[in-house]
Amino acid sequence: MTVMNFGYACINLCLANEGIVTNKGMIRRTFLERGIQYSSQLALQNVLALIKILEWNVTQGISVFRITSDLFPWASEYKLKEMPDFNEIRNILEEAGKLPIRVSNHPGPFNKLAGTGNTLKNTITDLEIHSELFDLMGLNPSHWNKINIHVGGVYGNKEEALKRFAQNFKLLSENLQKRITVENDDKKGLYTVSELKILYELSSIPIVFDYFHHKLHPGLQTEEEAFIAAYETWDVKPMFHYSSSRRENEDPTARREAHADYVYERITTYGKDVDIILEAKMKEKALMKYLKEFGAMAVSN
DNA sequence: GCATGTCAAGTTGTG
DNA sequence: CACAACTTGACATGC
Repeated sequence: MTVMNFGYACINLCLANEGIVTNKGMIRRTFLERGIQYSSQLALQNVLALIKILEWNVTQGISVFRITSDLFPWASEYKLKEMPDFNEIRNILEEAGKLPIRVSNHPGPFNKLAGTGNTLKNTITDLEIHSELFDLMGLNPSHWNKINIHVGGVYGNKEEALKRFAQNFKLLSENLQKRITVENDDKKGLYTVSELKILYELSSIPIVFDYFHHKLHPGLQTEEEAFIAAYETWDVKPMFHYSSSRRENEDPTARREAHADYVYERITTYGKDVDIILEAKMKEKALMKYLKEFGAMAVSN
């Protein structure tokens, strides 16, 4: 029997309605005026909101959640422990880390580990902050709590870019290396699961299978082939991504890669045991609706 | 309060 | 060829 769990990403609409959000931030000008003091204040509010959302999830029986990348405003510009409220923040995160919920995160598209120069430097800084968050939460470094990114750039030569990614991967801290996963891209020129497998051979980085991206850019593999190929790269239960097409289900004028508000199809997992993050604009509401429509054993083989 | 213009970062291909 | 899409719209100002 498969024991699958579903989760959602970053925002809880029900709690956001009450002002409980984890991504309070500021524009550059404000940061220059108010600095780390204000970052610290916002970060404290963000982590307090985070633990409330995680607790809400646990209460609702939701055991998979993606944490925002915006907990610490402008964190690339200072060390977390320099924040005036750091001790309090750390205590809250430590408590949050004890909750029975599988958390992950998904650093932004600005992270280009196959990049060079400042792009690479900024990428390493940002990724390390994500890893530090999980360290602060007391999470044992592994792919169970993935820090998932795209390769995302070809730079004129896919093979070379993948090799560079593998080289730069070695520059990351030990804990971060143990957490990194890569996801198949939706754009025609970027990376399919079978291409990411080349990176897996070099660096043993597990592949996150994104169903929707595969539909948009399958390469030569069927969904089942790509799913299984990705599945085989994992050393813990995989965490995969699912979303429906906005264009097909909700708005014919939407871009092909835009996510829908809800999930409209029963998800197929080919008899395998995986966790799935639903990437739907209606967040936990989409998850609840999916489970209601398709049942707790909400997959077909 | 609510409308509106603006907002760090990288890369790609759609419209 | 601007800009939307990706992780997730949200900040700041002025009425």
